[in-house]
Amino acid sequence: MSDLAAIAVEVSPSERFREYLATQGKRLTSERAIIVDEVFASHEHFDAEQLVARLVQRTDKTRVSRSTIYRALAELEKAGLLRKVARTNDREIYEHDYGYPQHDHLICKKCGELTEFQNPELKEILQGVAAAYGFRMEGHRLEVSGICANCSRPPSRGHRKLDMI
Amino acid sequence: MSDLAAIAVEVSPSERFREYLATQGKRLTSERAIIVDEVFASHEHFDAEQLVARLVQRTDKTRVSRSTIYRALAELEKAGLLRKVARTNDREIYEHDYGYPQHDHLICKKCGELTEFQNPELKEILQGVAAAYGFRMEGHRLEVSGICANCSRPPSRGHRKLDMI
DNA sequence: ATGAGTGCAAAAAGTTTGCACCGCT
DNA sequence: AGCGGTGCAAACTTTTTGCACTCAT
Repeated sequence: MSDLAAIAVEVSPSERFREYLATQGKRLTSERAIIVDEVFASHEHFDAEQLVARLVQRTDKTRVSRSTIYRALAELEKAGLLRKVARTNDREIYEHDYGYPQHDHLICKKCGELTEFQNPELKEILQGVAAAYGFRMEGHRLEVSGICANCSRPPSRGHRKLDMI
Repeated sequence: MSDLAAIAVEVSPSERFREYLATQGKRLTSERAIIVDEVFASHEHFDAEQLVARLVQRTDKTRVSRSTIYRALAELEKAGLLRKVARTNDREIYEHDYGYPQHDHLICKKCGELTEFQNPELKEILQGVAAAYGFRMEGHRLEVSGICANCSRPPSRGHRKLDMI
């Protein structure tokens, strides 16, 4: 958290995106602007389908097609603004990768909730491992699966529903 | 490799599978037997497509359909004999989860190679994290992405086998 | 004008499922 | 007989792509 100051002076996601696109000879169109805006409107994890849903709610003059959304997500990923964190129900889950510290996730097998956590030792260990294999580490994806506190709580006889075959 | 002795005394994968199936009121059919056999014939990572390919090579009297293979993979996973380790080229990658120690992977972005590694500290850290969140950890999936030693070497002659694992 | 960008519909690709038939138990 | 199991083909899901048109520079 000590580098929040540095983060604070970063440019806005859409500005950052515009810069990236420029390096690729591309432009920040109104469709793309709407998408970045919506994507960074909340810090929640999301998948393409949810983003589509959020976008149709909007009352912008421009409506964006599904194709454009997928294409934009790919660009945002290349631009380093988004990253895929997991895959749930056959859908790729995205999260902001701009202005936020690196972290990993606890994924509840029951309710599907994603909880972020940070652990600096982790990165060190991975760097050590990578070095040992002459591997140039660029990133990682760690999902710890299990049952979240909420879901494992009340096993108080009879309240547990053991459905889900 | 140091605990091969311990592994040796465990029952065979197919026996283990039979036991699991029994608890589900199901049977180890000849098709399933062939599949488990082939799956455990080598310790390499594989995806459904590759397994199908290996199975058509076999000269068994029985031929198994793709559907049955997919259904068997799902059962093997539930039985705890297999687990999904990653997803490459839109395909789910499986590996043995029976008789082998827990480990994680380095995944090369260029050639797709999966390298296994083991690090005991990792589990400790994760247990600590989980405990802090009241999360009941059951497992984890860690993929370290980057460029493998082979691919980062000179451009002389890089790896090129995106389709094989 | 020129090339990037978009929407639409169709295509892909991997995996799942409905269904009729088969074969244990 | 009663079910679980299988093969086949059709269905599905998410994501990608071909194409013709539009638009900013």
